[in-house]
Amino acid sequence: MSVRLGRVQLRIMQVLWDKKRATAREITDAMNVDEPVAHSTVQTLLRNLEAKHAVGHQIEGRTFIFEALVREEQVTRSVTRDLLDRVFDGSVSNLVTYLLKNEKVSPAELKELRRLINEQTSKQK
Amino acid sequence: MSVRLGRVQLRIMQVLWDKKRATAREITDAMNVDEPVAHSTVQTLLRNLEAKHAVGHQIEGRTFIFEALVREEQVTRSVTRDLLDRVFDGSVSNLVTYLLKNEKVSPAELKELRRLINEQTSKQK
DNA sequence: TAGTTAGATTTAGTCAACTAAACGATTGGT
DNA sequence: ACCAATCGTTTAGTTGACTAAATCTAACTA
Repeated sequence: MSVRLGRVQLRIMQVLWDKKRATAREITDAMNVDEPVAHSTVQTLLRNLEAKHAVGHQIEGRTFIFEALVREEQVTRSVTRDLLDRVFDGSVSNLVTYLLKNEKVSPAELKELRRLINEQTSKQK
Repeated sequence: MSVRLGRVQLRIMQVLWDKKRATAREITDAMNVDEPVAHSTVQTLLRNLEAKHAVGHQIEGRTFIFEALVREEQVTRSVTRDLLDRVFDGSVSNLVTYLLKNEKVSPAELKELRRLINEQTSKQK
């Protein structure tokens, strides 16, 4: 199950992961805080997402209450793997090396990363 | 210039980055080592890539010699930024943290990363 | 109750990526 | 001189993401 999502589809999922349950209207409103999108567009995409079992709904009165059916970690994983495989030859350290060399990381973040690496190292033995 | 590439388009670019210059046939052959693709498909995509100035060609006899017009680092950057922004809230350390916690990294790689982090730290004064 | 509002559904169109067959032209070999 | 191979070009069709108006329907509101 690869869970392939488009740009706007992902934004919808992110709202659902955040709110747990939401109506189409609530999703549209949440999305419009960042970047405008027509309500009907959101509804169409919700249907598409349901068609691929990424989203489900219950009915309450005459309104659909949507919820995510795929977990965020699942999507994070597949989309990250995708980048890893396509661009960094499947190598995590290639990617991390790239990030450290080319993207800004604050001293505090570097400290945190060092901590994580140490943690990882001790775990491995 | 965002340099947006599809899956197969990226594979074509990777061949060109590797070989510097290549005919359509050479590209197709190189790609078929990994995963089959029709020669005509490659030719169509080469045209599309030329249309968006990602690729250029010179003519030699009656054959086109293609070459990349965008640099690999440019594409790596934009596609990585994309993941970073869309999924990790723009935070490099969020992404690295995710990678360290969820993807396998060998002891040797960890060591290398520690070295990189130290290097980065000293660079920052 | 008449009219507006707020749901969902239907319909429709664009665009990019991908796929690849069919075609026309040139050329290299026999 | 012919024929097969090999170019590039033309044409065409599918799919998925995205866009959103139009429409139908139920309900609430004055």
